[in-house]
Formats: sequence, C-alpha cells, structure tokens
Amino acid sequence: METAYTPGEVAARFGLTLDTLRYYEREGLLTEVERAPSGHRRYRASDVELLDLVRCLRDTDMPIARLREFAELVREGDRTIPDRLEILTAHDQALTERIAELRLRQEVIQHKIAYYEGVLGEAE
Amino acid sequence: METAYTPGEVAARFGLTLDTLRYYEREGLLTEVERAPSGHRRYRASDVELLDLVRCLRDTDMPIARLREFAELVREGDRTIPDRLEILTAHDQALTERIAELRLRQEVIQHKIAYYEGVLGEAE
DNA sequence: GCTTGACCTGGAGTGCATTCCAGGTGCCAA
DNA sequence: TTGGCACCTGGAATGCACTCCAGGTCAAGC
Repeated sequence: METAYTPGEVAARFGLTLDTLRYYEREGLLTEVERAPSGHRRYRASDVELLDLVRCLRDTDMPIARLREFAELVREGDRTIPDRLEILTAHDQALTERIAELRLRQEVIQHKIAYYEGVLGEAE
Repeated sequence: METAYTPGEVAARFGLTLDTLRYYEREGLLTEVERAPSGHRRYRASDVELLDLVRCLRDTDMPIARLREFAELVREGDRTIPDRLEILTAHDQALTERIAELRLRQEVIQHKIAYYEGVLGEAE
C-alpha cells in the first residue's frame, strides 16, 4: 500500500494553508487527489512531488493560469513533455531576467543608501 | 525658470500610465506636484528624482503603504534621513534575501528541465 | 453517548495595485 | 469655429491570489 499524506501534513510541509491547498486543486494545479473513505483527501507521493514543483514555480511568480496549463499537460501524460519543457525554459529565462533586474535596482538603492550615509557623515 | 515635465513626458520616461502616475500622487508617494495655470501638472526635477526612486522601490516589490511612509519622511525634511536610511537598508536586505530565494528556486526548476531533457534524450 | 479536532463543501469576502470611465477644460492648428 | 489632443476630476470596476465563513461529517478518546 502506497504511503499517503493528510492535508494537514502537506500544508505544514509546504508552508501553505489548507485553504490554499484546496484552492490550488480547484484551480487545476494538482492532478485529482484521492480520498479516504471518510471523504478526506489523501495526498500520494506523486501529488506531493507535483506540488513541490508548483510551489517552486509559484514562489517565483508564475501566475496561476500558467501553472494550470502546466498541470494540464502533466495530466495528459508523457507525450506532453516537450510542451512542459517549453513552459519551464521560458520561465527559467524570465527568472534570469527578473533576477538581473532586481540586482540592477538594488544597486540604485544601495547608491541612495551610500548617499544618505554620506549626508549623515558630513553632519557630524 | 526651472525646467518642468508634462505628465505625458514623465509617464513615457518611466513606463507608467497617466492613471498610475495620478494614483501614486493620490496615495502620497510624491510630494505635491505643481500645476500650470491650466490646471495641468508640471513635474519638476525633484519630482522626477523622487519618482525614479519610487519606481525603483516599487519594481522591487516595496508595497505602496511603505512607499507612502518613505515619501512622508521626504516631505518632513532632512532630519528624517536616519529613518529613510532604515527603510532603505531593510528593503535592501529583503531584496538580497529575495534574490537568493529566486536563485534557489531557479536551480530546482533547472534540475527539472535537465530531467525532462534526459527523458527526451533517451526516447530517441 | 459526547466532545474534540481535523477535515469537508459552496460560496462570499479581502487586500492590493492598478485601471477604467464619464463628463469636463484648455489650447493649438486648419 | 471647430476639431483634436492632452489633460483634469471623483469614483467605480478589474484582476489576481488568496482567505474566510457557515454549516456539516467522521473517527477517536473520555
């Protein structure tokens, strides 16, 4: 029998709330989650694995709509791997650009900090 | 006579819409902007300078509320420089952390990409 | 048997940052 | 004098990603 995780366990593991977890499922970001006889969700290893990637993509600002596309491809099976690859590489590139932009902006901010420190230094 | 910029010029320069520009002003992110006799805004060099920093901070995800605090300090004069410095250094640090997080997540994504590429390679 | 805690549902509500709109003014060029 | 364009106002609407709620179920422990 496959190991399964409760909603509480999964939520704690990924730092998500139960509401967010359910929301992701409703939005189609996860493949259909199995249920215990009681009706409670039971997450399998494959769910957790996908959620790990989803969290990764979400934390790097991939929009929900794009994540849904990705999850749909996952549901369609291995033949969609080229499409998934395209989504991931595009996101990877966007991420590289975003990081570069943040660093550029950070430099400007650091210059401003240095300027303010200079003003304070003179005043002494 | 001081050079002044029209709303259209400023919006184009910073890649903002006129609506956003007005919104920032309403929210107190800019110091009071002067008007031409017609009622139209005339941005002075100091407005543009502040807006440049605001844009930098906004583009690095500083929330509007925090930006308002900062702009209020600017309006209160030079004695608030230590407070402004505190806001900027805190943000600078948050930014460093954010960049580190993005890079970490990016690595995971790149591993996934490599994995998918491996799968496709084998299939040939 | 009864409470407690974890979970369930559908749907409403929230917060943030814009973005849009309707109805107006001022000024320049044809 | 008539467009057309850039701009003005207050206020409403939008999009996104949650987050909350009311009213219920289920299994375990006292």
